[in-house]
Amino acid sequence: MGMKKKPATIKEIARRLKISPSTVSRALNDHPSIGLVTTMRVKKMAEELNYEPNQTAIFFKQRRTFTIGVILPSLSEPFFSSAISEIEKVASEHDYTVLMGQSHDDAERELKILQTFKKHRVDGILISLGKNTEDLGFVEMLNDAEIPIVFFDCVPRIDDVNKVYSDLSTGMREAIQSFASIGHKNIALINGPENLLASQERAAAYRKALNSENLEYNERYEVHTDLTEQGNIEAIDKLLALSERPSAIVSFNDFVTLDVIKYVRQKGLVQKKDVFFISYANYPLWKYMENPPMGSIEQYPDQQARKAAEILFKHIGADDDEQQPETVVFESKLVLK
Amino acid sequence: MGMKKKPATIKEIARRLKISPSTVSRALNDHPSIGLVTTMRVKKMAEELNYEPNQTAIFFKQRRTFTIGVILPSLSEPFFSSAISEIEKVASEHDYTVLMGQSHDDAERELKILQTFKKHRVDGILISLGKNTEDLGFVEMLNDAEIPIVFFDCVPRIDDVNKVYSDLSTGMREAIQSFASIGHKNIALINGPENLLASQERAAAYRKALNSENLEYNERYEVHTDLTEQGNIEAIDKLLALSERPSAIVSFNDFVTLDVIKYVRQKGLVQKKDVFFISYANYPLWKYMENPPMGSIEQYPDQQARKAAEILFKHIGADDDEQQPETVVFESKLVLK
DNA sequence: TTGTACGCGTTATCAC
DNA sequence: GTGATAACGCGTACAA
Repeated sequence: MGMKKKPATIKEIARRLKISPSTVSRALNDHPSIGLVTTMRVKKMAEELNYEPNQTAIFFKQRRTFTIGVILPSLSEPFFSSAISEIEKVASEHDYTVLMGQSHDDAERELKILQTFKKHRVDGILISLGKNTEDLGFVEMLNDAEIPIVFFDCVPRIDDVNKVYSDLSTGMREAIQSFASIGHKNIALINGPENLLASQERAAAYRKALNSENLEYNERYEVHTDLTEQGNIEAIDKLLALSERPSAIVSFNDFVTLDVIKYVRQKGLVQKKDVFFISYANYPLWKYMENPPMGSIEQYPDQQARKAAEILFKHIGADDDEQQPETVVFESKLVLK
Repeated sequence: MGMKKKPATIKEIARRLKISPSTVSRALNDHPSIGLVTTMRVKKMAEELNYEPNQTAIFFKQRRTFTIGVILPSLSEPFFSSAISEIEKVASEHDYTVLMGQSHDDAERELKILQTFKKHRVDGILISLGKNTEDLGFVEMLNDAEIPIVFFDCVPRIDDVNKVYSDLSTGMREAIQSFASIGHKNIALINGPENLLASQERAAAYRKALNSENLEYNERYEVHTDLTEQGNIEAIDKLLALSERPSAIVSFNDFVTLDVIKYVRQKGLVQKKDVFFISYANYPLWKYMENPPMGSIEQYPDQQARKAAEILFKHIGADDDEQQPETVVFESKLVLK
């Protein structure tokens, strides 16, 4: 207790065995040129002294840390927590460790974490951008430092980077088709904040899907929420107030739908009768609900995350950095409940 | 593009300025003995060359990595994801970075991660043990390496370690009281696997609480589930089959309750009339449910995690390791819905 | 005020 | 087969 056992070093082993440190190093690494007896002696002594290589020294010398950095807006959201879980799995399969940070959608914080990671000399970075990130200057910074980076989920619009994300339009298309096929004509969208890329994509997908079904786009059917409970309720209220009330609603995500469902229930409307819901999925537990919405559009965060991590490791492995940037798009899919 | 800008070093700056590296080092660290002009010149050059200290070298030299390691059974479970989220916050407040690993309740994997963290020379470790961890030999290993460790949530029974966990009995007591106060006499417990410490604690708390309320303990009211959906249903089925069916049930956790509620609903039983539920909380969304259970016993993972992290940093900060091990117990609390 | 010299632990290179 | 040496980048006693 309290006794300070200084960790044994190669030098110490060498000293005790009266041989040179380099021999010890080679013996420990099973270098072929070292005699069997010496190798054994060294290993035995290493064992005795409880020798453990000092990784920080090795990192320093080898210029590799066997560490990747992962930046996500949040770790407590189900979408990201399953992503990080999968990323950690892939990393551990590659004998890598994960350094992680949360941006909390704050661009400044995001940048700070990136710099920290760079200082820590991570071998690669995975990032899902925060909602407000505008300045992508760090990409060049990391390029210069030769740290490969893969964007995932919330990716930048620029081209020459690795990115993995899901195409929101396929799921939207299925949702609208699904609604149309059971006779809905008045299909609304409760979208998120207008400045969000995620919202813009949903809006575009919505209009396109309506068009494909030969349904008319009605701008009053497209409302926005700031994603607070209050905002969600205001949004649905706008729709309910319309003279020709929509009978089917796609919403920004499952959390919005949860609030909305609760609210319309209070208003006496019956789900899947008076009004039908589909939303982008970020929450997995509909199966327990007495009266779940019609469906959710899945984005498979774990698959996305795995793919992103695999791409990253492909780039980390390659000595040459002249690889083409890679873009992988997953289709979002409607899953009926 | 593709141009390999080697990161500038102190030496490089020194060479260009025709001064010695040590002067540069001191100037960059605002050492008082360096002249203002020199300092300025150095900083300017550093700026120009885009100098960035090589942290791996500094880690190596200073024997500190400004990194803590966090090991959790899983990152995708809500309980742990809010914990890790909070830990990351605390770490970043201390300008620390978080290295993380998932044990997936596999003791071998857990140990491997611990060793990796040790190799990485993390400055401290936070861990919530996996369900099957028996061998605590690593505690001594980390003590020898002088790496402070704080256990959290799932903690070992040994004494001389730092630990933060919640006392399951307080919430159980409130739950049973709550049930008793509205007239329930037949209160059952759907517990988890018997070998789990978490189950044993619930069982003990359950019996003690019954006793406090002068209710008789009936062993047939204590059933077990392996926490699969199938197991959960079998457990409730056993209770429903009893001649004197329990009217109130405490269950291992919210997920069990979700399955059970769904099942009894199918059986035609009405919640909060035919049968009442309370469970240990690991899931936050009851508020959206049409017909939620009576309540949940909260364990506040974020508060626990924060406290654990703070204790860790207290120990990291202290040069001396002769600090007393600290134990903090949070009360679990019944929250009625 | 600045420079010299050394050490942190490891490994690659060259020499014997 | 093994040893000496240098080098990775930085910080810091000690000397000047």
